[in-house]
Amino acid sequence: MSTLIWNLLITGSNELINREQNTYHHKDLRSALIEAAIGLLPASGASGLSLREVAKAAGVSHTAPYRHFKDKSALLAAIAQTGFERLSDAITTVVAAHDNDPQQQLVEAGSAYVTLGLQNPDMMHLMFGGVLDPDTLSEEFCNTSMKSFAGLVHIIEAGQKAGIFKADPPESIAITAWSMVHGLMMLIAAGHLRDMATLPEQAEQLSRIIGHNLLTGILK
Amino acid sequence: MSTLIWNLLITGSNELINREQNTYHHKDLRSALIEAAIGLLPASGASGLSLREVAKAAGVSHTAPYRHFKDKSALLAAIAQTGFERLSDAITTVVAAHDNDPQQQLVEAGSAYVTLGLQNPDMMHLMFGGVLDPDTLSEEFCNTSMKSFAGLVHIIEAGQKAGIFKADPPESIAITAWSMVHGLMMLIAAGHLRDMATLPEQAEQLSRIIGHNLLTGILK
DNA sequence: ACCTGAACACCGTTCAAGT
DNA sequence: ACCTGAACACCGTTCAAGT
Repeated sequence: MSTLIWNLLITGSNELINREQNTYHHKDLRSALIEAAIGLLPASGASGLSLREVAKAAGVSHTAPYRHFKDKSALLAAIAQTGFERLSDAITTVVAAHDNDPQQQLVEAGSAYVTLGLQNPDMMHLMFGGVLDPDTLSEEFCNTSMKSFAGLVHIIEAGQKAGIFKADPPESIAITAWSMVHGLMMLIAAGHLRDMATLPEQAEQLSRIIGHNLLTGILK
Repeated sequence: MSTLIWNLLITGSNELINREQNTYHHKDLRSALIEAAIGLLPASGASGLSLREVAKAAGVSHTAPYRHFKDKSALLAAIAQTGFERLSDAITTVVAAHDNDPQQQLVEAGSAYVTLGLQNPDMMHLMFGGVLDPDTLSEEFCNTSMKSFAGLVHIIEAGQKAGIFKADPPESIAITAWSMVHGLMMLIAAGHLRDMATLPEQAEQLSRIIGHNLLTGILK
């Protein structure tokens, strides 16, 4: 049968085909692949994921992913994008829970950043570990990233208006805060602080300590 | 010829063989492989390095590396080890250049950490990006890492004795400082701050800003 | 302590052809 | 919008055998 007629046929009655024969597994294979990949991440690692493995986990042939992603790195980018959105959402929730208290917002958001990151270290390595080519990062990806950063800057500005934070450029302060929690999270995730932070509680404790140091400085 | 006799022969007159026939390329293939790998790092990326590629660049067969490394990840670990030593050495030099001034030592060491890291972002991703299994990290590796951290703690303690830094546990302060510079470096290396830090001078500038914020805090 | 060469299972990617 | 199946070049790893 010609491809054209076939396409008309299946796009017209997707559900029917899904019920009658077991050929088309997913309404949204794209999401299913991303989900399967996230499930495989802990076992394979960010740099050990294989397209064929992901396809098999999603129950499709190893060529099927190419219908939704240009190549493997496009799939990886989509996974990282999902991770970034989840991180962003979680922090937004935490921030909303401490309304009108910029100082607490900052500390709690930082703590959430570290805690959530350490729940998915492989996701963090995918998002921040240089697996993805910075030049190839999708526009969507950058938007999510910039939106998160803008939220952080907004907290700083609110704190400055309330007379809590000093009057330096808010972007500078935001980068300082982000660098700190990001560095702590990455160091623990990569196993470089195993002596002092193996358990989640220890990581949480450390994130509060560095949060305090950020606020008050380390000078006497 | 039997392997035993052959081994006796070549171990007894390595240089002769090297001159007479072009078969044994390296006195120290292990180092040559690491060096070749470091050279390939910028082109291949931390997770794109292939053993065969490295062997070819070193001018040996693709099975030769197995004489010196158990497997690919052992080679990667050795590369990371080299990177860690270089980073450690560079910081030791900077610290030595500002003797008896713990505050400046801290700021300059941080700046050097960021600057040097950004000169080899792929090396940083290999060292800190989760490419290596934390459990597999060699003892040597951990020793270098711990030695560096001990040096940082020592600076903090000196500053506390001099009455410059506050009297918190020096390990807490050390982790705070390390997290900050590490986070900044990793964020820039992964391309997440391209708006504010593409040039090395901007990175250097940022590292000084966060250093200042670390010292004085962000509260008013 | 290296070499060649073959072999194995796996990988990303690209086809042609089918439903 | 999926499928199978074959193909390609590449990969990590393991051999056997040679120098």
